[in-house]
Amino acid sequence: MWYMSAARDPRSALVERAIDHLAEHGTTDLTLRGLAAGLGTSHRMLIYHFGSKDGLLVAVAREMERRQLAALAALREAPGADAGQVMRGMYRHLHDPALAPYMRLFFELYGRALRADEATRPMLAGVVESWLEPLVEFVTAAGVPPDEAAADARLCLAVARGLALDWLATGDDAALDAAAERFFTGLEQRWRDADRN
Amino acid sequence: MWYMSAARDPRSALVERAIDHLAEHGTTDLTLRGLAAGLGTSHRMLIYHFGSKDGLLVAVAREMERRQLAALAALREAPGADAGQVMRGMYRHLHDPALAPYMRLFFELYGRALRADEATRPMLAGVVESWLEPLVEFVTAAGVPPDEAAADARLCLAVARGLALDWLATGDDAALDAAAERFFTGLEQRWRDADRN
DNA sequence: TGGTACATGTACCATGTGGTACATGTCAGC
DNA sequence: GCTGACATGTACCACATGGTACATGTACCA
Repeated sequence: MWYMSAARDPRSALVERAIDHLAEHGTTDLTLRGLAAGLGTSHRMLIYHFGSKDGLLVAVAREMERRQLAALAALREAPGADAGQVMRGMYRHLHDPALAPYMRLFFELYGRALRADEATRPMLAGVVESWLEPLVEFVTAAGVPPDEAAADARLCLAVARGLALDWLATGDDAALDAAAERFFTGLEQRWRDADRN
Repeated sequence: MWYMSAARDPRSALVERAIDHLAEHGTTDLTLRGLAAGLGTSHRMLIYHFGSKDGLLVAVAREMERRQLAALAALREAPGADAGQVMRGMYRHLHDPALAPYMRLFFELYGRALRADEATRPMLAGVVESWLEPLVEFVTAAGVPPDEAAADARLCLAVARGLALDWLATGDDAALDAAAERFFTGLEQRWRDADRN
């Protein structure tokens, strides 16, 4: 079975492929049998590896969070491009059509986690905080004083998520690019002003 | 039964009370029997009035959209306050703790609608567009040229939703107020600049 | 008074669900 | 080659689900 996925153990392989399946079909109509059929295994195996349906969702949420943190780490080690380039690169990355199903899944799990949902709530802890730290670092590097940098970082995250929600609903790339650009230029303007003082 | 709700017909009354119930308990574990018990009726009645579980969700999504549009209309007829006051008032309104369960439900339905979910997808059409028009009007009134106003309006919507997502996850009012304020002052700054030309 | 449309309740059904019991396969290390 | 741990498959179960059949109530209008 190892050749079926990059993962080294069958459980991880199942999680990875389950994420693909959920990204495509959503979580609302999820059944162990349906998922197992899509993965070419039996629902018995899912129970065996994850203990329960909730256990599976926990694993999926954890892996989603892990991937986000990995993407973030990659962002951190970006070449010494200027802040504007990094921001725009990140924006383009988040709006890659190939990523759309995963973005949808992310928001689906996010919404689920906002309930007292045992399975996905662990995701909630890091969903904002873990993004904030590197963003603050990034904004500070652009010359913003620390106290204002925290607010700017939070704002950047909100804009990224808000625009992504819009994008998933409307798919209006041109309008969204314009809105994003408007935000970026405004930010750059203010950062330049801050630099001058 | 009429006294049980402000609605004039039992179906509307059921929808209104169903929204309250879903706002509190979420939609993921929704069952007709559970909902009916919470509403003091039988699951037979829900089928009778809405045809099916999906029909019920359609009605809920429609009513949620109707309420949003009503809130928007109220915003439109706001007294002649200056743009900054209106924005801040809207922000405070959206972050009213009493509204949080409904915000959660909104994002839950939003996430559902992002799938090809027949029940909630109708909501998707208006979820961005119907907010845009009055926002554009508002931004234009603040002195922004029309072509830029569209982008600003879209950005405002994204910020509102993005910050709301953050708020529902973290509840960190102080940090969110700071981020919002940062956005508002930046916007005002730019609007002032535009006015000067 | 009778009838008609709406509303509600009771009982039921077929189906699919998550989860379990248990037997079997696979393969590394002794 | 035997053993034991991991992995997988088959068959099954109790249960809750969405939906239906049908009888009943209620209120208004002729």
